[in-house]
Amino acid sequence: MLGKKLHFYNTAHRSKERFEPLHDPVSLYCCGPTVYNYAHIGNLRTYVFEDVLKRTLNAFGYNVKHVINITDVGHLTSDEDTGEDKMEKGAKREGKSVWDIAEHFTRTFIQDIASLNILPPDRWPKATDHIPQMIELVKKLEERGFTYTTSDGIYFDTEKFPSYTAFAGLDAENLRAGERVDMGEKRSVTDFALWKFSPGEGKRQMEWESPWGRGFPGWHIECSAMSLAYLPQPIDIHCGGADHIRVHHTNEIAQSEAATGKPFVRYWLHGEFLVFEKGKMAKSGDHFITMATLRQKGVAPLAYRMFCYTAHYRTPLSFSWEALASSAQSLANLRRLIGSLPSQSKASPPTTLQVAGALDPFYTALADDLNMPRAMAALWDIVRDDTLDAHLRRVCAEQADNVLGLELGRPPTETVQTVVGAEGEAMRLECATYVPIDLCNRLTALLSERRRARREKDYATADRIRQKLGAAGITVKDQPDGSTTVSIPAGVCTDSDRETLIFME
RNA sequence: GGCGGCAUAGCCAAGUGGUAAGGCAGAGGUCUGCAAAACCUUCACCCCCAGUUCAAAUCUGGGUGCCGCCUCCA
Repeated sequence: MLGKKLHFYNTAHRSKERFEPLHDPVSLYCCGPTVYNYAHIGNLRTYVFEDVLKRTLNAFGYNVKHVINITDVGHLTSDEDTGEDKMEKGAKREGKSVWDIAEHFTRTFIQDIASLNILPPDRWPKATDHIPQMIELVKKLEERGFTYTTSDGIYFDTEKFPSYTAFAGLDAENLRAGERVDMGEKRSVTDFALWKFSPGEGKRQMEWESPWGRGFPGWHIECSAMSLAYLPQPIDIHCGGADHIRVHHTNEIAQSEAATGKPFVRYWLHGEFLVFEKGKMAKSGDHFITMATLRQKGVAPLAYRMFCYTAHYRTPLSFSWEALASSAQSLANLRRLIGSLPSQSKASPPTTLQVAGALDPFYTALADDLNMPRAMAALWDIVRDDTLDAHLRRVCAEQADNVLGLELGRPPTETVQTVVGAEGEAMRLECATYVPIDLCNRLTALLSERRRARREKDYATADRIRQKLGAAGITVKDQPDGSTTVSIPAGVCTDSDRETLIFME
């Protein structure tokens, strides 16, 4: 793949472009979460896309310096002083301080990311640790004449930045015509706050001193300050959700370029939404699906990652439990298939050239703006291509997994426990969760009985036992080699009522 | 109101001018005591209408439906 060139769709130019970074390592900035609530799986889709991007860059020989910010500063929900911001609101809801809220949701976010095999960034800068940098940036903008002051804050004057509308293809006139935003004292609808003055004593838990008095930063400024603090400008790649194009990224560009006089970012990549029948999943809505929801339903995190690969990142992906289940099945099938290929070579191990050759369609799909549906199709083709050496196919799958992050070398289910049957015959227990030892023993006893029944050709008894287990979600499969595999889905073993049900003989 | 996107088999979807990838589910078969797995085979003319073209899911125009952004939401 080293000879191949990457192409990405650049939102800035609305076209696919050949990727030629300016820096080594490639600078990659991804807009992170505002930590006032759990991330839902729609949010997480974007981080999966960004992880694939980073892994692809690595696979194509690039070093990457990756930054994801944590926005732990609240911003007003409205431009009026009456509005509560999301952080403060979350704090009130949980009966904790805003700092506790930020801490808690930052930690769970990082755990969620890790469960999806998303590689951690090189830096996780927090907005609250960079207030001085933000103040510096605002000061610079003030010196250069891009700001004005109102009774509630310092604003960026978009009239002074002529190319403001270029990025999102805005029509300033019509924006004005469709006015819905409360202008307050803003001179133009597109103007935005850089620094907000404190609404008054005791109103907010997060406030800082500044040259303009006590207050807190505007929303967009933290991304500019932190990206400029850790990455050389112009930044090679800046990512985020599609919803950020219009306001957040447009404003980031304006304030960053106005302050430095240099281009801010070269390639802008945006991930589309995960959608539901009723539209997108919103954090502010009262029902949303999180990684915890998935775990409760017995869906492995990587099954969700697999599901993300069914659609291109720039296409909205329709969520349904049925579709997610099909991806979980697909992942198990793929792992089983790969597991059946020899991990050792009979003759000489495949050369890197052979592997690269076989994986060519896979990398071609990646190079074409991260076309994961096509990349997955290519992988299935490779793994099932019996004109290729079996071991080579396995090596290809393992190498592809460096980008996919699906742990394709693992057994189809989560963990494997081996128990020894009553007559000393080995039985494999494939479990999605930990199985208590007494349950193990009872299962073993039951399975041994079934073995005996089968041996004595008492199939009625054997089938009855299997049906009984099957009714509780436990599947019993006789393998060609004579062993028996038992699959226990997550949740089953922890449900004591079910246990009774299963083992009531 | 402005801007943008989408509509492909039961489900998730790729494909943007040459006659429809892949996955899941389904059907038939081989195998199996049965079941599972595995393997083989099979399963769409692409929302509607009108155009352009030798040729369109793919381009143009119109229609219908759905969605997103413009509201600190990835």
